[in-house]
Amino acid sequence: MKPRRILVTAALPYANGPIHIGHLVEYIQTDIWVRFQKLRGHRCIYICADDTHGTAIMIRARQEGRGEEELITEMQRQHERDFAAFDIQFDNYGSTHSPENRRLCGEIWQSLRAARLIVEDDVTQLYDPQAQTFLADRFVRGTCPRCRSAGQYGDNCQKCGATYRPSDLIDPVSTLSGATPEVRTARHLFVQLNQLHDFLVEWTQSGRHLQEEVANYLKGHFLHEPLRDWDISRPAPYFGFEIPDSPGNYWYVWFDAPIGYLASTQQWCDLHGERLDDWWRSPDTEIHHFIGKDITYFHTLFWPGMLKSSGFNLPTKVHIHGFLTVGGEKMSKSQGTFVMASTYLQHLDPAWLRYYYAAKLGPRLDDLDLNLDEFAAKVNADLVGKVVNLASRTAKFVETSGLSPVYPDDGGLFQQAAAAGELIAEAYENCDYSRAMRLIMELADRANPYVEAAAPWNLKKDPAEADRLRDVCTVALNLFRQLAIYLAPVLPRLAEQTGRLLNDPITAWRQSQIPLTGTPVARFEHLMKRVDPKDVLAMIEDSKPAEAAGQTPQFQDSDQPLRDEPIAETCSIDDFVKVDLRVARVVAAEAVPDARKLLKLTLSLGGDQRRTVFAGIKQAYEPDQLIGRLVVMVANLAPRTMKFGVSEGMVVASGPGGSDVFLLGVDAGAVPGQRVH
RNA sequence: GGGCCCGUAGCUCAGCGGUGAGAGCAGGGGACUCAUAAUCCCUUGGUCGGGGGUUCGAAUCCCUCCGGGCCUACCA
Repeated sequence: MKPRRILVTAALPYANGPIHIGHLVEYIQTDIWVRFQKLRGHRCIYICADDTHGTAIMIRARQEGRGEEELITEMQRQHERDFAAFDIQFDNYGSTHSPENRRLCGEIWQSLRAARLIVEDDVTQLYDPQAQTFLADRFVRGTCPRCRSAGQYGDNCQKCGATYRPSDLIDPVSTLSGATPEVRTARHLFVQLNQLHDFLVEWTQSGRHLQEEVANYLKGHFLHEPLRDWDISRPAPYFGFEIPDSPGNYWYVWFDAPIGYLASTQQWCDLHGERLDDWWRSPDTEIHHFIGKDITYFHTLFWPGMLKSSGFNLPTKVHIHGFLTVGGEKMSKSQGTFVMASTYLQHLDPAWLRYYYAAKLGPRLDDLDLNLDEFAAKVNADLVGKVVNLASRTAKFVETSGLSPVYPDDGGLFQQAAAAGELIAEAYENCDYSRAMRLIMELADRANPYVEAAAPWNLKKDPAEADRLRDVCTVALNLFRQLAIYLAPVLPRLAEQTGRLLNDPITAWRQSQIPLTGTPVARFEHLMKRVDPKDVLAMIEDSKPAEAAGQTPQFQDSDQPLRDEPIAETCSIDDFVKVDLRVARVVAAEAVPDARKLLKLTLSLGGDQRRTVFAGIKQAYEPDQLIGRLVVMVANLAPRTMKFGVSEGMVVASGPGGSDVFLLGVDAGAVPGQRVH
């Protein structure tokens, strides 16, 4: 087979936070693929970098009272340390804040200019006069202009789903400084991506560059209509690169981030005497991006557009994976499932996570669930019980004799496992690691009965059986070594240890096809510890916020809600009494069939006073559990006609929305109709 | 409302038109004692979500319904 030339990237982690186990899904997935390709004898390089620019970094550096460069340098050190500890081996790990990146951004920019893709337009945005910066949507909070719920982000309302511009918000507040933002207009630069519409349809819908469901998604959601212009500049101050021909404007972080792939490759080329064009402008190179589904849009539309316009290779394939859940739920800080890589390392072996992820990862975008019980069971049963056990039960019998000079008859076991190699390789190639792991474990399941039947511990007792003993162990250790080779992309350390044990380093997939004979066998050392569920629990405890883990109950409530939604401007008592809050009893409640969030409530204010209210609490409450209970409603709110009928008020509740909505109740004794003062 | 995916043994999943539906784990019984309470043998367990259709033949293809997930839209 002709060696392929393959360049692989994983998404660039943002320099605003440490690596956690959710990130690791991607870097491990990618690392396995790269190691597999290398083992198969292909030229393959794994390129990554820190993503360092943008408002968030600038703000954080300011808050911490230091320069951005200091911040990103430290974060990068942490990232690289964590990756290395998980055996994620990059060929080059760069930074988007590098001279190489600045140069390449300029080059691509010129290409976009030359292709007449860049236009200018005024953008009206909110500006924080105190922080002296324009505010991205998520840095503004205010009252939704449609449903009047407070504390909504600048682009859409969590409560009613309305979309609007940040300047439409009522009483907007900057989350950076708490100041009231001003409306300001600035000149922005845009890429007219729609000029590449035909190309993008062609590229996304053909050639298997994308998983099928991704291609369908793009077709249905973006490509069926003209693509909007992409705003790729930000006015100063902004931490990033200033646009050379547009002083005072900076490239938006999502412009320079993917170019970081090129820049990091450039660094690698400079270190290894290679040419960038051999990797990014050559029909002989494959480019594979691994990303999470959240950034699909950037990598499948903008990025190919940028590459196309500037004459670089297009991605051969963009491999997209889902998110990590833990125990079937989103990672949660309070539950201790938001586990940092560094916390994991304090308690558990990185090999375990690599194997578990591999056993769960398929070629699709499905979310991957880390179930902690399954994690321990699987690692212990598969790796320790089956695989490593093969070596630990036989190696010491041949410490003095070494492996037999001729590979003995094993009833075809080695040949069968060798033959399975191509299937396993195909599964790796297709990112179907769960299938690969299954196939490998099937082999392991056949190897242990062989040892059982041959009973080397009995042979050992009879000196006349010395040759037979050595043969049996030679078979067992060869079957073990085959597994170690097949698992090498996932478990590089096990492969190394196996190489040392049998005095023949594992460097190539094809070593799985020929039995190893005649080598000395080193003194056996433990290859892998079992998972102790206690350690898993300790890791979870360690991941809980300090206040949650404390023994004495302290009321250390998080400051997050206030940060999300700062306290509104002072109002007078007169303002307050304008709002007539009343206790009301829910006398009927039903789901609105066509609405995802709405329940239709009939509220009684006592007597025969009834109000119909549509409340966005469907995801949080069952209609049945509401009937009869007392709630607090805004009784003098102007009626509003909705698609499903007229809403004659609103019930008050706290929480960010969705299933996290908490209705206000009243203590016992209150009756419907009473005003809340 | 639209798109995609998934519903197969208690759990995780394989099988995706053709011998009586499988594996691992868990459960039950036995064996062994070399090995990290590992291993080996036997075994319990399933209307393959429901219903219709195509076919000589369907878990496997088509339709429909139910349930779950992810994404997206609308409505407030």
